[in-house]
Amino acid sequence: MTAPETCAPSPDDHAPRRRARRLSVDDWVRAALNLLVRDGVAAVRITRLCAELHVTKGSFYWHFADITGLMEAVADHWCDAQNDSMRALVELGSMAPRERLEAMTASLVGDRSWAVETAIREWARTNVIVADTVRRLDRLVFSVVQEALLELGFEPAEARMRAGALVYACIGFLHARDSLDSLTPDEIRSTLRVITVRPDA
Amino acid sequence: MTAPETCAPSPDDHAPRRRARRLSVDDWVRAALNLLVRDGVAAVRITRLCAELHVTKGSFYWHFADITGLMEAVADHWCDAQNDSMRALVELGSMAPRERLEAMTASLVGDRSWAVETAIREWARTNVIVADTVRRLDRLVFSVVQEALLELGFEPAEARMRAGALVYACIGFLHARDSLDSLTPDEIRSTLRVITVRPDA
DNA sequence: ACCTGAACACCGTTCAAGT
DNA sequence: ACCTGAACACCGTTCAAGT
Repeated sequence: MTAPETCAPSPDDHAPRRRARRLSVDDWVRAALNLLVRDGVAAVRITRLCAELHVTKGSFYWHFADITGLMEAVADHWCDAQNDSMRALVELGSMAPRERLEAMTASLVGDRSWAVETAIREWARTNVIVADTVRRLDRLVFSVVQEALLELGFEPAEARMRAGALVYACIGFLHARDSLDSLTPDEIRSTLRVITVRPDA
Repeated sequence: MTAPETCAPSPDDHAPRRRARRLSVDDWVRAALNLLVRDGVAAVRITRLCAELHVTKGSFYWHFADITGLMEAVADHWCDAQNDSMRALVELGSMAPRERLEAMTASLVGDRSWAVETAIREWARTNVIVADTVRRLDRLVFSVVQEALLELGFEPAEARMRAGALVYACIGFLHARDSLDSLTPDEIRSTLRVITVRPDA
């Protein structure tokens, strides 16, 4: 799915300046992801991509069968990245449970990749393949959180429920991040405390 | 923005059967909202709307200047409905705080209108007017929840933070509702308990 | 007042021809 | 191997003409 870089290390790496001819599949995927994040699913159109990459539409159709082909490549690209970060999640197992949870929420709250996340989740609403990957990711995160809460001493039922609360809160934070901009990072961390501290401890 | 019903009370109210000629603005808005919910923002196209309503495209352009005009009407329609439910929210003030919170989350979890909610929030990502209304709604819900938590005896800072957690969790639940389908309505209610019960009470 | 039908510009798609 | 350029079908938009 990913084409090898045939040319010498390009001097204009991700600058949108005058292209050095010959595009790779990855160039198209990157450009599409940019449009997706900036202006939503509806905005990633062939004409616009060609304008940004300074090529004619025939070029597009040499790399992809149609617009669905591009979108699949974008989905695959994101899935790969997602698999990587999921593997990283699982390997968090060595940390103490509370630190593990803190690391997870911190990476979510502080990450600059939240824009990609929300764009992808928007896309997932109308693309089953993407929806499936998002679902797998959400479930993995859920089970990792649940495991941590179990280690913290919560009853199974209680751990399940609190894990749900935490994961939902994080997803909600992703989507409504600028609706409730009144909340500070400190307050976000306090939220983690409320959900993960045993009332009887 | 809304046209008066000129014809006699239509016998085929919302059935997609053979149309009884003459459409109102509301008919177009309803059809657009249907498409929006079913297949996302990208799917509400003039050609498709005309096919569903059994008219030619010229008919569309008699009612609206362009596709943006339709979308504005849809946004207005949704805002009106939203204002109504916000007024209802504020009038919840007479209930005891805990019952108030329970009523709010119940209406969110049980409501069949979650499909509309998520579609609108997807749309909000690329439409500033819609985004603004969603933001106002979120903030109102936040302040109502915060007020309830204050009445329950939480410190102001604590109430702010817990209100944020609850609102985020609800929004997250809206978006990821079928990712984590493992959670039962009962478990959702338990979540409310975790966030709204004072540890020292 | 509300709609049809034909016209045109624009975007997705194809493909023969170029380097 | 990767791209151009012209062709065509389809969708958004306009408008004169119909009821």
